[in-house]
Amino acid sequence: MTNDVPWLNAEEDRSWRAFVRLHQKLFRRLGADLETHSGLSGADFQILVALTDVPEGRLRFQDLAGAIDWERSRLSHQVSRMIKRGLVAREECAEDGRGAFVVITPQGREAIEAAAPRHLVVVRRLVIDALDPEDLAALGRISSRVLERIDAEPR
Amino acid sequence: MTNDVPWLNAEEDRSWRAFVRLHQKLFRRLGADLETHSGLSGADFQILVALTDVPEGRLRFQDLAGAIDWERSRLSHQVSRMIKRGLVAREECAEDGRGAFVVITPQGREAIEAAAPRHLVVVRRLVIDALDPEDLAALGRISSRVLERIDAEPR
DNA sequence: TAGCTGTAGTTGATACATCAACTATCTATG
DNA sequence: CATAGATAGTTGATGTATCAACTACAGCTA
Repeated sequence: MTNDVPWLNAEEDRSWRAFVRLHQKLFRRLGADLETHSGLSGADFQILVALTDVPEGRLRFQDLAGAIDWERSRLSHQVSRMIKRGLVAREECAEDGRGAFVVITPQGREAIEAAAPRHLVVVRRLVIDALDPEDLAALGRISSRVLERIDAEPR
Repeated sequence: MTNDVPWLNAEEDRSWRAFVRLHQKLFRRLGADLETHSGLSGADFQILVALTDVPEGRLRFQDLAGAIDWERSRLSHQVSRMIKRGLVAREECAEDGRGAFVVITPQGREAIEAAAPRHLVVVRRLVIDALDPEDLAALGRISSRVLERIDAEPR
């Protein structure tokens, strides 16, 4: 190993700090807006989107977890809270006695359908329309590249 | 469903989803790595960095909150936890009886000095060195532009 | 100087994230 | 078929984030 501490140079540091700050503020804002106007948290929203993405509105815990890249425990806790509020329901799994399905309820559908349009308006206003198409494409490319690196490291 | 909902087109959607995923995975990973190798959370790290950024290692709550863009309440809770672990201390403020300072302790300095180099290695490996300089610059530019939009909206 | 208004920071409640330990069921292998 | 090991999901503990309500002090104005 080298003795060098790999400090960032001025330009790298500027970019990195701006990005960190963006990370913090943007998703805080999006979550707060969602909560305020639709009573859904960012977590609720993610789950409901994943469920409406499949025809039945119904996924095994493991598949749902895979779709949104969450830990099992996190999903289990979150789903419990959402069941209490009637947004989703739990269904036993006939083929595998250990397994279970999460199903979106009519009330959950209503909630996501009410929340999504406004959420998209905000995403557009703050991000999509703030960037010219090349920058948006660059953001996608950059994100994918970093994600590859992350996934390449076992952890 | 109305037609005037501003859905994202395929390309926008790809970019946006990649970015959201990056947001979730990158900072989860950075936080976990920090926690594992230095016993500091991302929150601890941010506070300690802000404190070492000033000569005295000492800031009023309000200035610290401003520097890292946190709510007062969040900072208050976080500092309480850090005091318990000896990373920072609270000092009364002579000029303003309502105010207080947060000061980094020798133990806090030790912790941040131990944590920072490794943290930077990971940031470099996952992000800085994963991107060519133009993309990194683009990321900084993009971040700043979106941040401007966020700050322009009162909330 | 009494009272009003604003500011600094705290506190308690609730939701969320993460970890480790746990239960129940499945599957493979003898 | 017995059982060991793997897999699906749950649970409790702890730390973190956010909101609203609160205390205490500051500074202004009458």
